Amino acid sequence: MNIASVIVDVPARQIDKTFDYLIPEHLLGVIQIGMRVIVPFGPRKIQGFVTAIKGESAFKQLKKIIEPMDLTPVLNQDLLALGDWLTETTLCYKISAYQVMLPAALKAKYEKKLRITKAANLEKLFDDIQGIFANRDHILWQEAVEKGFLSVLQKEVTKGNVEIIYEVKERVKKKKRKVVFTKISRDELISEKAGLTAQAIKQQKVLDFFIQYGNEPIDVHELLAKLGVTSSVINGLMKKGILLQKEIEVYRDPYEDRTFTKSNPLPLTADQENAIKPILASIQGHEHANFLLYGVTGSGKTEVYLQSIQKVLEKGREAIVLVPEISLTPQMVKRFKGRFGDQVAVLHSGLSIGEKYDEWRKIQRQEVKVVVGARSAIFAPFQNLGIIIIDEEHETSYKQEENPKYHARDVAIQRAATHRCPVILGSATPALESFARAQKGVYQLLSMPKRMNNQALPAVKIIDMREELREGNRSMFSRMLLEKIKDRLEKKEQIVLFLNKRGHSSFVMCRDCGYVVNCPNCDISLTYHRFNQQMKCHYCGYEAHVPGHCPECQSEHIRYFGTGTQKVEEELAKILPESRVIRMDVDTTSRKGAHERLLDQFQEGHADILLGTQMIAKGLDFPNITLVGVLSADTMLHLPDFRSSEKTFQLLTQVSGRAGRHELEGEVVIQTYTPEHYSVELAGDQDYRRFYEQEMMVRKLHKYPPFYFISLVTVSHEELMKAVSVTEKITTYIQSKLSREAICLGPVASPIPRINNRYRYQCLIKYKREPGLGHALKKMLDHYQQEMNSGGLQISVDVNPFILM
DNA sequence: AGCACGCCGACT
DNA sequence: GTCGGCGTGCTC
Repeated sequence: MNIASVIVDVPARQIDKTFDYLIPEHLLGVIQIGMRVIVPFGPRKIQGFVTAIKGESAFKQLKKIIEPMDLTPVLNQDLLALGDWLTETTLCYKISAYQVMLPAALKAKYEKKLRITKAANLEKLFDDIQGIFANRDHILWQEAVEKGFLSVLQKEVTKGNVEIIYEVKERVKKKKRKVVFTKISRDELISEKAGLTAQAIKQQKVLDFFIQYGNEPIDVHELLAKLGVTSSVINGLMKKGILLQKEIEVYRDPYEDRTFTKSNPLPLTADQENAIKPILASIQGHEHANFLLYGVTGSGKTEVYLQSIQKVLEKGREAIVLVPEISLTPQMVKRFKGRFGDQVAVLHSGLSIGEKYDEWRKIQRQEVKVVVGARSAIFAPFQNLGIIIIDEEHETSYKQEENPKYHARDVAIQRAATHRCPVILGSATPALESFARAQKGVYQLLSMPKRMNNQALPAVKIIDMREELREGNRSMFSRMLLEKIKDRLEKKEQIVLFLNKRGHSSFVMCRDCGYVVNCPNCDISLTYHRFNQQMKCHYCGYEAHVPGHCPECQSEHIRYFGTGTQKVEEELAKILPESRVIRMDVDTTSRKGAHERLLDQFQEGHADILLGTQMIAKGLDFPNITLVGVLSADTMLHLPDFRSSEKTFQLLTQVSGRAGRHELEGEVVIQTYTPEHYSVELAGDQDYRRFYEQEMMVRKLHKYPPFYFISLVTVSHEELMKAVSVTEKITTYIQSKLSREAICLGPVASPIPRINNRYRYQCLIKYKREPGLGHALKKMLDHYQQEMNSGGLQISVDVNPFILM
């Protein structure tokens, strides 16, 4: 058993298999399955994951593992198996699957260096070569490239005077803290003190401290500050062997300076009681079950989560709670930390790589029992999972758009099945797929149709903005909305204004000829950013100044379309100068902690109006909000996506739920240009069931999920014809491998037909049951492997895509 | 991916 | 004759 199978850190089709390495004698028993190791690969050194340990290999000349990178495995058996499953279901590389399950800090960094060899004869080595190194031990390869030394140095490499060194480095260091302590007992310390000379006042002071304090290690800096002594005093005592110093590892705690008030379980409403019963039964019975917790906004889903977790902890097991990134607010964290204290780890994108790593290690060392986090927290390395909760399960952010293109909901169900524990999918507006599964009995439906305290759902008014325009109101506020805003300002109640910027955000257009400024590299309009007067492409990063006149017709009437939050803010200042507005969008919340600060200000009543985009649609729960205004309900209704109606409905319902959550009654005004569309109309009625039925008919008619599964193959190439012809071949091939029931639509241009000067074509596969599809797709990728390596061809496969772009 | 090897045209 | 362009094939 001295051979390790290793998956190496090279994301390529040919390398997507295990490579065998000898475990050197001194590492026998040290190297374990699931550890990261450094291995030689061709001429370089790279990182790899040990997936098996065995006695023999089909290969003769095996190289040796250089060294392990971990003391204990970073992937347990459960996660390794999950990695295999991810590879199978999303068609990604094994290495990508493993890396996505681990914090970014564990991904290797590579350094390539040049160094003068020991064998080199310095006398004969030319001055210019030695000059390049300038007495340094090594220089970075990158430096040699930039300064043009490469060809000279490479000659020396062949002569053996200079060598190339490959290094594998860790991305972050563990945070360390210096502490001092003593092993000497109290009585001995007293006698040591008596032995000190009379001048050693400071040393006596330190000993006095330890006589009181005992043998616990204490932070050096803390001690110095406390006693007003310098480190030389400590050093003196260390020389005498009285004090000892060591470094201990500490976690970076992003919530260090905050206290969370302890909360206790609240009494449950009848709805909550009914919902939690089957969940508790499943926890008790150690059984896998999938629950869809369908509860209207304000029905108290979180309390159901909290009490379910309570039960799980009592059973000595662990809990994962997934929350969409944008609602992973301090408010949310507070609820979990308040109930479970420091048993909770939090993982979200606002943390630094090091902070994420530390939170992850707390989980791995079983120091916490609950993790609250965004999508990737689904891979938390727990050993004894007792429940997985996905809040707002319909959110699109649960689907990762890069490889591996996984959906956290699928991973959750897979993990829960192996751990025999329940999954709770919670939402006020479940994804159509989820609700359909609940209808079919695949998920168990738990309904909470009433708000806590039986508050009425807010009254919703839908305003036809075409009508407003017809009657001469060209402002972005309808008369009714404006009136209601004024009314709330008078009553000192708070208002939330929601702007759905997705869809067409502010683009630049000529008013005379209709010319829209597009990206030169991509077939998409440039987005206007006011803060630097620039237009930017969101796909390739291209930036340009706003032209002074139209490049087509030379007209100077070039202006910005689409309403940005800044523009709304300006208009508010104009018509309601007395109102105090807080604006929340990517610009005002990009700085760390800004999000929280703005919300706190609003909560404390420092503003009347909270104006924002997507990020204010969720989780806000302030008692004084009595009016919610949606400025433009239908901006994303016209996107080329079969889910656009569903997204519109979900968003509108979600936003409406922000109003009147407490004693004061709430009102919602939705402004739209398509009031007759069922997603707007039914969001107004807050009628999920009817929306579900309506939308299901549409999906059935057009053969979309949940009636059909879909997979999307996107092909891109610099040459249009190449992209088309490859897509055509793929479409024909895949179709030939499927049953007659399956439909392959292609080649068609992608919704964004060109990105970064690459043409994009796609093939959409709709199917009900095609066990052969995965194999066919893999074979197709294998077939094009060479062309993808060298020919500049890119093929991406997304099984169950969320957006068809 | 990233590297070596090898074959071909362009230059001191 | 040598340098450097990139196409091809391999990595336990």
